[in-house]
Amino acid sequence: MTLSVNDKNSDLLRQVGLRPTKQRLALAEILFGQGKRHVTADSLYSEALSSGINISLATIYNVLHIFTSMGLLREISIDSSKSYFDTNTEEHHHFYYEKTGRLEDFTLDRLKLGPLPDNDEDLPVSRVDVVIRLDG
Amino acid sequence: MTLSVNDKNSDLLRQVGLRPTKQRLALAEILFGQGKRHVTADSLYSEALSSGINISLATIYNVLHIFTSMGLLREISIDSSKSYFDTNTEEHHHFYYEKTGRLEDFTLDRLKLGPLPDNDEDLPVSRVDVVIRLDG
DNA sequence: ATAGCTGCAAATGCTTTGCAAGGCC
DNA sequence: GGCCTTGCAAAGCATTTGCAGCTAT
Repeated sequence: MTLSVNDKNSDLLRQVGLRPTKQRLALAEILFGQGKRHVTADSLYSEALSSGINISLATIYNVLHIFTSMGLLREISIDSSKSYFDTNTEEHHHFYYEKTGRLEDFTLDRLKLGPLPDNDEDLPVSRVDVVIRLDG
Repeated sequence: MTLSVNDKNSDLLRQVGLRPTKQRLALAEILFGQGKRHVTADSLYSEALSSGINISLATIYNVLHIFTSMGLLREISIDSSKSYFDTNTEEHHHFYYEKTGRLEDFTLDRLKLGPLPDNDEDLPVSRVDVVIRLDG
């Protein structure tokens, strides 16, 4: 029921040191209440508004960034015109449907990668992103 | 000498059906006259201005896009705040130095990829991009 | 001559910022 | 109460567009 859902998101936010405000709880519910998803600031804003939540775009950005920095979301750069945020924070890769702008995850076991090449400066790898762009 | 360089770029432009205007020739020389490179609209604009070329930012964008659509450049989305353009149009992948925003190519033989996973709709793959993000 | 290019300035789209008012502990 | 958050409006960037004037063929 509603209460336990709110409690779950409250706990989640508290665990990462964030105050469970009304807006954050509402967005957490949209983001984490269903399966894994991909949103943009704009799509999340629309979705929030149409589900009756009262929130501003500035807060959407604020929450997306703070959730990302707390490890609750992962930001993906695929289209230079906007940022995508992924609720799946595990290591994984993406299909990108160029025509529709849709993103779809695929797990690491679906694509074998050989050893990574070395870089000149021996810097540690912070992340490997594979994007398979599909013509449709 | 200068003439033969201009002729080379003229030919290149003509081959893809573009008029060799002063601005396009100048940008072609900056882009293709040295080895493979990565530019942004802004970096190319600065470079053009500081080498004494008279050109507007609108034309920079215009030329980057038309060169890209003619296959002379490849556009890369790595950072959602701006677009990179790569003079290397062969299939290859990238290191991305997060702190400096620098990009570096690596060839296909330096990273083995297993067979690509299938996508639900059996769409053809238009491109596979691998980005290794480095913490520095 | 004329279709194609260029440059300016205004417009757009996404994102960030400054700051006053409001909410959580 | 005091600090954190929110929301608004304005500002900031990168990029695109409209259009008049110029240029290559």
